[in-house]
This record gives sequence, C-alpha cells and structure tokens, in this order.
Amino acid sequence: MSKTLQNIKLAVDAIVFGYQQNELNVLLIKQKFDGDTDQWALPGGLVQNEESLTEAVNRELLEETGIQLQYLEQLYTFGDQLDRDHRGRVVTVAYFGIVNPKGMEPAAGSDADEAHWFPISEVPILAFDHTKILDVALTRLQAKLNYQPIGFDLLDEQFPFSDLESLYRTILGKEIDRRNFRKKILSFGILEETNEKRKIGSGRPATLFKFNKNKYKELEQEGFSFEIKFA
Amino acid sequence: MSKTLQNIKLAVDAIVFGYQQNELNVLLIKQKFDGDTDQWALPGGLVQNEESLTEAVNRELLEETGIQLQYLEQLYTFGDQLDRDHRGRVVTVAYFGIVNPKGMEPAAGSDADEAHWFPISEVPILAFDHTKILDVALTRLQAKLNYQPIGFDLLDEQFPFSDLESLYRTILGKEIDRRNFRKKILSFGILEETNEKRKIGSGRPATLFKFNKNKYKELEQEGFSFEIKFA
DNA sequence: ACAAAAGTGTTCGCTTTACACCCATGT
DNA sequence: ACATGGGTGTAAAGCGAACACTTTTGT
Repeated sequence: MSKTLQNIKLAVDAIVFGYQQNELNVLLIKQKFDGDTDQWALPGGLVQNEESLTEAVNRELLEETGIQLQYLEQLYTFGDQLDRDHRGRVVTVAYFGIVNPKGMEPAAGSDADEAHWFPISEVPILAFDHTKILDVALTRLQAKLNYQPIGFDLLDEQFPFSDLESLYRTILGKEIDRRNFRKKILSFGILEETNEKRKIGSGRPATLFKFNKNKYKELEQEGFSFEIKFA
Repeated sequence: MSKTLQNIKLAVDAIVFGYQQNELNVLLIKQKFDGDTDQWALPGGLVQNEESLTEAVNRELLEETGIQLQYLEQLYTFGDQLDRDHRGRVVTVAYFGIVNPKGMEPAAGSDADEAHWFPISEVPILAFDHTKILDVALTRLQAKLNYQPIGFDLLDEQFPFSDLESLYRTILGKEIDRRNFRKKILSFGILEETNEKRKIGSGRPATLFKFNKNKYKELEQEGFSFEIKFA
C-alpha cells in the first residue's frame, strides 16, 4: 500500500432556515469568484486547522452573513461526488439550523458580496451541489417537524395559534385540521397562554401563546416525546 | 483572511453489526502500530484522493476484514475533537452496516493483524474515540429497528419467528409480547411463510418465514411505513 | 407423561380522525 | 349587517396493551 499524500479539502456549509410572512426561507450568499460569474450558494467554507467543525460552521456563517445561531445540527457529509467543487476535491460537512429571522437581517461580510433570505420557492440555481444539499436539509426539516418542537424556534416568542398552524401547513405542504392540531399541541402542556391578544385588521383577536422550554425539557426527561402525525 | 494551508486528514470508519447466537456483535480489527501497544479499533482508514467516501469505506472494510457489504449508511462525521487521533488532526466519516455473519468470517488483511466479531457486551476499550462512535451507532441501530425492517438483514434468509423476536429483545434490551409482536409484523404483509419447518431438539417445529423485499419496496412506494412501537 | 418451544383471540382503553357552528372584532 | 379570522366538542374507528391456554414435537 503505497501512500500518496492525501489532497482533499474539508469544508463546512450551513443551511439556515427562517420563517417569514408564511413562507419558509433559506439564507444564501452571493459567492464572489475571481473571473467567474457570480452565483448564489450556501454560506460555508474551508475548515481551519485548529478549529472544530462546529466552530468552523459558526465562524463561516458569522463572517459571511453576520448571523449567529445557538444551535446547528449536523446534517450529512457530502463527499461522494468527486467533482462537486471545480477548485479541486472538497468534502463538505453540512449543518442545518433554524431561526426566527426577525431582527436577523444578514450583513454581508468579507467572503460574500451579499447575503439574503430567499423563499424556498424562489431559490435560484446554486453553486456546486448546493441545490442537492438544500434538498436533503428540507427533507430533514420536514421530518423533524413531526417529532421535535422546532416550530417554535421559527416563530416569535409569543405567537397566535394560527401562526403555528400555518407554519406546519407551509413547511409540510399539506392541509391540517385546525381543531385536532390545536388539541394535540395543547395536550402536550408545553405552551403557556399569555394574557395578550393579537389583533390584525378584522376578525376576533387571537390569544398569544409562548413555548415553555423548561417544561418541555422536564417532560422530555420523563420520557415524554413530542410527536405529531398526519395521515 | 490569510489562508494557511489546510492540514486535516479525512478518514472513514465502518461499524458493522452482526447477530449471532442471540447476541449482537460488532466487527473490530486489531490495529498494528509501530512501537505502540496494539489496540482494537473499528475498521477504517484514510480516504484516497480519487475515491468517493462510500468507495473508501468499502475498500477499507474489504482490506482489513475481507468482508463486503451491499449497503453502508452514513452515520455521523466526527471532527469536533481535535486530538481524537494522536497522529495529527483527523476527521472521520463513520458509516454503519448490518449483516448476517453466517459465512462472513473475517479474514485479516494487510492493515490489520486480526479482525474479529465481538459481542457488544465484550467490546474492549477501543482506539481513538471509537468507543464513542460505536455508542452512537448502537443508538442509531436501536432507533432504526423500530421504523425500518433491518432485522431481516441480520437473520438467515429463512428464519423462525422466534429468531426475529429474540433479535428485537436482544438489541432493544427489553421484553416484548410474543403475540402482539407476531400479529404486528405479520400484518405488514412483508413476510412469506415457507413450507419448511425448523426443529431444534424438543419443542414444536417452527414454521420458517422469509422476508419479501420486493413486496416491502412496493408497499413503501404506496406510502406504507414499517413501524413498531413498544411502550 | 413430561418438558420444551410454537402457535393462537379477545377485551379494554386510548388515540386519531372526521366534521360544522358560534364568537369577537373591524368596516 | 357582513366579512374576517378565532375558538370549540363529539362520535366512530382504529390501534396498542394486556393477558393464558393449546399444539406439536423430543425424551
């Protein structure tokens, strides 16, 4: 076994989802290439020698978009397509995160010309294999919605029930029964009713709820599991 | 942004589970280090420049143990612990697979002194962070058992129902109700009853079943999902 | 005849589903 | 008064959980 020197670069990419105006959005940057046409891409870049993968992805995200997240989850490592990056062989570890984009306006950094939220339905063709990566992330997001209370991270701290409903409807792309949905979620006991109401134009004002994270963690420890099924 | 040359090595590791004599086993190799004490480790090694990750892990597995699998699934990429390998910074992509060890006796290759099946309960302390990796893989295996028909890959082509029962009991580490389990599995319609029976010593001979993979794929396409719950 | 393993149904409670009308506010 | 979105209950069906005796073989 003669060993030639390994010449593989290791990168990280971040898929950050946000939810705004009844639409699922994803954070993209405009890549500046020397002498190449600009293209939109997921934020990300090469891992540095002395940083962990988690550090790398958080750093890249901050540098390129100005956004910081509390939590990014490892999604998948893409390294089977040898020519996925024309600059040489690059294996990338993709992370995904979700955030309420309110007050999270991206500020372009040094690596990127621009950083923007794109509604999922309007995502342009992406650089490298990022379209595929986004697709994998989206599938994971949809799956997680059913067994983890991630919906709350995408909403404001206080939200009317209808926001949660339409979030599920939007991301899963199916209709859900309002009554059954509300009953189910409330039965978990992880939502707190506030005294505030939201009025928007006409219609009855909605009671605002907030997610009780401590209660959720407590229940989780007792073996409770968040789970929503839709036929 | 001054770029220093990236000096990170990329490796793959394989966690291969087998089921034998009512015990879950895992495939390990004895690592030969020059001037270092021998240690048991997961099969794996550095990715070569011109091969995909999947190719790499299959190649390493074949070289080190003589075993070939049809399917290895990506588990997780371990790269947050900078000193996980004392030979320098190594990020490893772990894959896991399951196999019926019958007729899969490991043959040690050039990289490894020996390769052996170890019952999970008797796994020694492993090299690097392989103990942790194995732990992650085990958790995943237990989870998958409940929503994918992987149990059948661990058994002989034809098996009595009791084998499947004890496989679940062993891997999940809990008791299961024989009647309910059988009812549930049979209700999926993915098992075929054969005309053969197995007798072992005393006791009523057991009808042998076989897994109908085509039927399963068909049903899956129609939206059917294999799912077993135990309280 | 006894020991050993395989095979088999029913009942109860809970969860899921389907479904339609009234309430509070703005215009 | 009407339009708009919020809020609510019940019945039927399906699923999961609990549970014990009979059958077939070897010794």
